[in-house]
Amino acid sequence: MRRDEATRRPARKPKHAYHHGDLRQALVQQALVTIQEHGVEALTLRQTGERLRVSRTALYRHFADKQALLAAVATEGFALFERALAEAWGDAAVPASRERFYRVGRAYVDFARRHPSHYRVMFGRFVDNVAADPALAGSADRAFGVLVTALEALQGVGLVRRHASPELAVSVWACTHGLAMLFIDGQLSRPDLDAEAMVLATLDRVWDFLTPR
Amino acid sequence: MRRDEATRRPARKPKHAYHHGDLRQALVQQALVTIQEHGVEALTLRQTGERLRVSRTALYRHFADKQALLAAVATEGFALFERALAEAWGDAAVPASRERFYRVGRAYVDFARRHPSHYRVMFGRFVDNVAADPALAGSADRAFGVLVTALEALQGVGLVRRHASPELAVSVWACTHGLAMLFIDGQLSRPDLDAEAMVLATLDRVWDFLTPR
DNA sequence: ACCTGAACACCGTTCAAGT
DNA sequence: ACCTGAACACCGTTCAAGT
Repeated sequence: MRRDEATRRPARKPKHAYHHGDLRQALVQQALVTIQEHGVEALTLRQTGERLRVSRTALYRHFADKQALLAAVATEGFALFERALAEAWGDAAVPASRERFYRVGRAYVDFARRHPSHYRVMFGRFVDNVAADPALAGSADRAFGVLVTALEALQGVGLVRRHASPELAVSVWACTHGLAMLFIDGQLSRPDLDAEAMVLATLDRVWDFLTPR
Repeated sequence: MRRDEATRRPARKPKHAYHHGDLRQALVQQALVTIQEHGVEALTLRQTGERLRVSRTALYRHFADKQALLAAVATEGFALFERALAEAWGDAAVPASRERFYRVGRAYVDFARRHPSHYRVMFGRFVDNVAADPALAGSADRAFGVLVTALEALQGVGLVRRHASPELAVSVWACTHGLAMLFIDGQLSRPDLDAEAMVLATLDRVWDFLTPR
């Protein structure tokens, strides 16, 4: 279905119309949709442009290359992640509690399950040099900041032991991340598995990690 | 650097020599080397053939497509995985013990760290329809069989509680898998993190999971 | 059976050129 | 500034043809 150069151009589609509004944001959204529908490996810059009725190379005005587009997707993902975690943790004025911690843990896994494309781009090997992209590094730091804040508040009320080693923190992250990955890789979608129970079982273990002994 | 058709062909390289020996196995090995050096996304069939001094399409005599080649890499990975786990668990005649379980856990994470390319292909989204490839499904089942055998032996001597729910087993897997993934994604290579301590901290938690209460 | 080159329909990226 | 098409050096895969 190629443009016929003999055709009268339709009134509403002037030949050299620039893209309406924020092309950059439109590209990020379109990329995300493609990833959601067909996976990261199916993402092509040419198709992304085409779907937005824009030339194949228009994208390079906004992104250095494909990596940079993926980095933008990841950055947006971390922003959403931060909001989801912060919402789950709730008001800083409310006293920290085990229940609030569980809400954050649940929100972590829920985010991965509801935004698998974002999560995969955020934590997969698709974005290589996180350090090289300040926007990406910043959004990732802010998201993890919510977790740090929550843990510090729990330490403040004595529910989480102080001086937790970084190795312990990594173990906590590993359990949550691993569960999230198994979920979005479809390896837990067997009828005999209760998703809620798996999340709870894991969070119970994570809580034990953190509790003073 | 293209072949010059005017050049005398070297004596040791007859024009239509077939590939020496097992081309299929050579392709799998070459693919693995490329993945190790430059990642899965850098794997191309054309280059793989070229490096083996074989035409671009010779590969299709042995594999239906790129997926099938990756499936073969994964299959080989599961075979190595099985051997590593079985070796760590050791002789079936020796009574099951917490120490032997820890050896298996360590072997799991060690395998991922020492064969990150294999592990990524085995558990990443690169191999889509595991069920469609009987060889792959079989090798995966045999590898997990070692874990099942170990757990049953531990149940036999009363160290692991019986009737452990599948959700519990998933939590155990999630923690180990998550730690492995964080390792091979390079997210734990900070100087302040002690790899051994992280593995131990996680295995301690996993053991608590399994212990009767 | 196993291997080959030519061909097809794609990629990411660069570049000179247009408004 | 922002967008464009043409061009370059790549892909995976198919196919008719060779031994």
